[in-house]
Amino acid sequence: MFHKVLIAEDHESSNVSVRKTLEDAGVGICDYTYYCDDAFQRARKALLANEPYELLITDLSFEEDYREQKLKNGADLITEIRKIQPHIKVLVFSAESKVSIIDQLFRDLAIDAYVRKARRDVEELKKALEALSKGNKYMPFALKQAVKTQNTYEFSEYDIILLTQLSQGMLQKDIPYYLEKNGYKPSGLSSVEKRLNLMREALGCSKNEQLIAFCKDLGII
Amino acid sequence: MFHKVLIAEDHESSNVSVRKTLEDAGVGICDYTYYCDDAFQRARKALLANEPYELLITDLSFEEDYREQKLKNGADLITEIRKIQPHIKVLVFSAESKVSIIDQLFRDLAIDAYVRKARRDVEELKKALEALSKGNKYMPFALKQAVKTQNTYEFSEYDIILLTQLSQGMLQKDIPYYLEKNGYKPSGLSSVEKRLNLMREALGCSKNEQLIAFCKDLGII
DNA sequence: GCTGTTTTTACGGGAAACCGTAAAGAAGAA
DNA sequence: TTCTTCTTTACGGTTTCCCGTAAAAACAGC
Repeated sequence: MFHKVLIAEDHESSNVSVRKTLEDAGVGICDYTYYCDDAFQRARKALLANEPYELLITDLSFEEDYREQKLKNGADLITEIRKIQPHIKVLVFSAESKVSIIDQLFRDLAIDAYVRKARRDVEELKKALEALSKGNKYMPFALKQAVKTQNTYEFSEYDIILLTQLSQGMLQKDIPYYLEKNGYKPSGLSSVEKRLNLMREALGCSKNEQLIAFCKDLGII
Repeated sequence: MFHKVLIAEDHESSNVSVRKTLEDAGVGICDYTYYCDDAFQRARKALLANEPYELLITDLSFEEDYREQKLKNGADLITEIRKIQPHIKVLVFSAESKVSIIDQLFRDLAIDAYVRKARRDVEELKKALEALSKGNKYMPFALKQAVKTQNTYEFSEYDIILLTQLSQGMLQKDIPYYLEKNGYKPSGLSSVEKRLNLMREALGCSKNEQLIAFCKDLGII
């Protein structure tokens, strides 16, 4: 089992539970923070003192408050810590349920485990710790099989821009001007129309209103 | 302080923390369930045994799984328990942050306290318990002042229907037929257009797409 | 009954969006 | 270079939406 673990989790109630779970699992040192910036500082100091953390357990979304933070979310935190300590193991503990997003964490950030805040999360947390301490990864069941079965469309940065502008009230016919001004590549009105049509088609939406609603639900805008 | 409290919370990690908080606060009997139906049965039995719970602490959203449930969420649970035990105190512990929705809980379900899952939630939970045991209500700060200051438009049932249909891809011109078919009163196309125009005006939206995005954020569709 | 007010509907012109097709342009290979 | 292929843009016709005005209907008070 791990000897030194760092927790970054803004919800006090979740933070407490994770701590308790770690203690029950026999983790020796178990430090915790409510902010990403704090977590990063702790990791840095521990590393400088030559007593690095072996595992980071972090949430994904952190709420903003009066304290201005450089690292806004779990993904930022993971990226920064990995820069100074590439081999630290990372377990993400979050309520996020979208397979595409979780999948991205494994692919782009190379996290070692994901546990979703859900009905049996403490149990899952224990299993994940077990797996990690043996050098394995821990992936939620849904992810192992799904990934491909998902009828999901891969949104490009370009798509997000279009959707964002639309959802902010910009007229479709005015988007080309905006695109050109900001240096985005296909800026013709036809390209915009084509792209929107493609998205609607792929997601089974007949109108832009439905598309916007759908993407809001998906959380991409 | 309370002697007998019932917890309904599907996330094990949250459930554990609430329990611990209650124990620390000196609550004698503290039962917990992961499903609304289970919670209702417990409340019913306790009432029949003439040892009713004094306080219910419940989440709002419960995830569906293989166990088919009659009560789908915290609001359902509160409604049903209040039918058999009208004076039980209710504390809602949820991640919901939309003022309009929380406000509705106080108004329509007459809940006694709301604590949002957030950075200092355990602390808040303690304060809420304190307040409740003294016979007071516990309302998050934001709610006390806001409510009125909100630049919010009062959505009618009719408005919601229009927005819902739009967000599901129905063409504007087809909505009159739908309205008439379902017996909703002003069913003319002009009325639909007028109403939408009014909403856009009131909320500062220039297009339907923006309106849909806005209402998605507000959580009314 | 009648009259005035409000709500609802009908209509029509103009703007925007939708969709197909064809031309223009960019990128790559021989 | 030239040819091919793919992407992007331009254009035109049709549909839908937007918005103002006027007619029709519903409602209230007298």
